[in-house]
Amino acid sequence: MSEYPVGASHTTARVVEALVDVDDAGVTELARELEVSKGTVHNHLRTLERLGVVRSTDGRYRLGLALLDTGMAVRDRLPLYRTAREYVTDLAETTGESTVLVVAEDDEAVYVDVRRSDRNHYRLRPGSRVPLHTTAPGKVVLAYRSAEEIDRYAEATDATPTDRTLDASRSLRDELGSVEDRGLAFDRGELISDMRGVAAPITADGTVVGALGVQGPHERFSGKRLEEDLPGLVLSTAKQAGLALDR
Amino acid sequence: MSEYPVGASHTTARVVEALVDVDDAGVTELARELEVSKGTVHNHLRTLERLGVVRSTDGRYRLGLALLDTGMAVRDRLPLYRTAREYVTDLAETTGESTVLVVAEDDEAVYVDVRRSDRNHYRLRPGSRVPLHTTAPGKVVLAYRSAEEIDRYAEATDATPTDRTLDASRSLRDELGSVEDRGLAFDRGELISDMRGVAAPITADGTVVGALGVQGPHERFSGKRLEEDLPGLVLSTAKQAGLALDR
DNA sequence: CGAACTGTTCGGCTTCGGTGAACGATTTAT
DNA sequence: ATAAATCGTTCACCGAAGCCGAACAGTTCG
Repeated sequence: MSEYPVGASHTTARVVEALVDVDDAGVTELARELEVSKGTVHNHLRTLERLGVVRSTDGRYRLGLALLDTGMAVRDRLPLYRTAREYVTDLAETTGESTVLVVAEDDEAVYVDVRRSDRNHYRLRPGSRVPLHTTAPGKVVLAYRSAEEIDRYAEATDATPTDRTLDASRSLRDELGSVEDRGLAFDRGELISDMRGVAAPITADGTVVGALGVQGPHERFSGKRLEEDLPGLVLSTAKQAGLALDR
Repeated sequence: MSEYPVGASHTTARVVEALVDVDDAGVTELARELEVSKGTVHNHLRTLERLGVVRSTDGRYRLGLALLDTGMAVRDRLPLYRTAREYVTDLAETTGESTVLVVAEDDEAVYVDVRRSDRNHYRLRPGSRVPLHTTAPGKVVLAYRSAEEIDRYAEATDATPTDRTLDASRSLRDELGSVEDRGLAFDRGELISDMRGVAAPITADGTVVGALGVQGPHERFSGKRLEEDLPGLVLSTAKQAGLALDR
C-alpha cells in the first residue's frame, strides 16, 4: 500500500546510504542527518553490524567490505558479464584505450565492466550510472528500444540541456535513428567535454542486451581512427560477444 | 538487547542473501526458503524494489546492479585502496602474475583488489573472503598482531586441518613467527593445492594495514623465482605503497 | 572542575510488520 | 476443453517490536 511496505528496512537503507557519503560517522551525527532518534540509529547500526555490513570502533561507525562482496557477486551472476568480459579485455588490449561494458537499468546506463587505460579514467567505475542519452553505450541500448519507449524516455528525462548535452527534444530522436541504422553510437563530449568514444550493441537472441564501447581523450580520438578504425573494432568485437552469448 | 534490534531489516537482508544465491526467484519460492509468509516476502521485495536494489519482471525478482555501485563506492573510499592500487598494477606488470591487495576484517582476509593474469585466476575476486591463516597475505597481517590476538585466533578458528591446511595448533604460531621475522609469507597450496604465492605487509604509521601479494601455479612459482626474485619485488613494492600511504 | 559533548540503555506507547486466508490470473494436467 | 494446481498480489486482524524521549555513564573540551 505505502511506498515502503517495510519502513524499518527503508530506514536501514538510509543509514547505509548516509555512511557511503560520510564514510565515518557517529550516532548523533547520523541521527541529526536522517532526522530520527539516536536510539533508532543505534538499533539500525547494531543490526547492520551483526549482519557484517557495518564495523564500529570506539563509538564511530563505518561500512565494512561485505557490500563489496555481494556487489561483486551480483555482477558475477550476470551471463552478459561472464561471457563478455574477455571481449572487453580483447578490445582494451587491441585499442589500448579505456573499454567499457554497459547494460541498461531503467533509464540509466550502468557500467558493468570498466578497463581503464594508463592515463585516462574519467572517474567511471563498475556500478557507475549515468542517464542513457549522455554516453555512447547508453545511446546504443536506447536506440534499439521501441519508438514509444524512446518518446517516453525523452519525456521523462529532465534533460537539462547544457552546451553539448543532447536534450530530450528533436535532436535526440534524430541521433538515435542514425545510431540504429549504423549500429554505432559516438561520444562527442556530452558527458565529459574532453571525452570521445564509440559504442556498439551486444545482441543475444535478436535483442540488445548491452553495449560495448571504447572511450578516451579528444586528442587520440579523432579523424580516421575515430570514424573508421575504432568503430570497426568495436563493432566486430561486440558482434563476437553476442554470438558467444547465444551459444 | 536482542541479536537483531531491527528484525525487519534482518529479514530484508536474508531476502537479499537468498537472491544472491538463487539469482532469479519468485515470491513463493523465497517464502518457503526463508520460512516466512508470502505476504511478508512480497512486502520486503517491494521495499527493495523501491530502493532500487531489486528488479522484477512479471512476477519474478532478481537483484539489480545498485549493490554493485555501493560496493564499489565503499572500496573507493578506502585510503589503502586508493593509494595502493597503482602499486598493485606495477607489481602485476613487472611479475606478469596475479596480484592481490588484501586487508583484514575480523578473522578474515578480504581481497580488495585482484589483478588476474592471463590464464590463472583461482576464482578470487574483489570482496572475496577467506580465513586469515589460509592465504599468504592473510598470514602476513595475522603475524603482526599481538601474541594474545594470535592465540585467540588459533582458538577461535575451527581449522579443519586437511592435508596441507595449517591448523590452529603449534605449526601456525611457528610459521607466523618466521613470517614476522622475514616480513614475508608464502602460499604452499593451503587454500588451493596448486597455488603458490608470496605476500608482504603494507605498513602505514608503523602499523600493518594490509598486504600485497602475488600468486600463481606451482609450475611458475618455484626455485629461485619463488624464494628470491618474487619476494624481493613484493617486499619493495609493498614498502613503497606504505610510504606513499604515509604521505 | 564542570559543562557539553559522546554512545548506550531503558520503559512505554503506538505503530507496523507478520500471518493466513482469499483473490484473480496463469499454467499444468487430465 | 476443463479442472486442478500454481502463481503473485491483496487484505484485515492482532500481537510484537520499532521508534521516541529521557536518563545513563563515559570523554573531551573549556
